[in-house]
Amino acid sequence: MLSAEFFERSTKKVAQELLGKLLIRKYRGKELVARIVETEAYLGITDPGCHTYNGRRTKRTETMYLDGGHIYIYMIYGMYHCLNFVTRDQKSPEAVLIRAAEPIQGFKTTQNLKLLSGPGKLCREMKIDKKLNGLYLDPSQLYLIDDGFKVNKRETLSLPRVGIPYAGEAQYWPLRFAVKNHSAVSKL
DNA sequence: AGTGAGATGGCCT
DNA sequence: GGCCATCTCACTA
Repeated sequence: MLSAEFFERSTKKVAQELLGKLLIRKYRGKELVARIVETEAYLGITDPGCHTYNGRRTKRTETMYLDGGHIYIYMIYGMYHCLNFVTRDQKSPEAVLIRAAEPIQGFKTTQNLKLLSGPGKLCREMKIDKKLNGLYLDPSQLYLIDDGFKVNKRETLSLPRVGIPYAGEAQYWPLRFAVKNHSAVSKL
């Protein structure tokens, strides 16, 4: 299971290295397993696209000020949730958004590669909501493992982040990472 | 295939 | 009150 050392590093590196890792959700005695194929890095107080830009600290963002390895979940557009993992330490409120994954096991179908393509769908299908916000990675709830699957660096794309026009120039920073040619990855 | 609007509620100023 | 780290459906063509 991935733990503290993995997350207490540079957020960009964590975002890149989360590609290919298995995300495991335990829910009502079942196990949902998916392989991460798209992530985004949010770089804290100096990143105009980040919830903690300028050190903003509110009830919602409080989770990002926890140590690396905590789960940060917020609601968006009144009906979707987004799953993030906190990185670095309490002084650096940064996180990685999980945007898409490939269904591996436990879903009604693993044929539909688009089932988990997008942060909102991923949370909906994996039964992830705000009840998990602020928890540390937990094998009885939600956690990550490295099963040895490798994503070659040449097989990863760096792209601008999605849906943050208010961030100005920062919306173009190449902090979105995706597995090349994977059909769960939406737009280029 | 591509565009546009609506859903819907918590969060922030 | 206005804005969202989104998605789906209905429309055009």
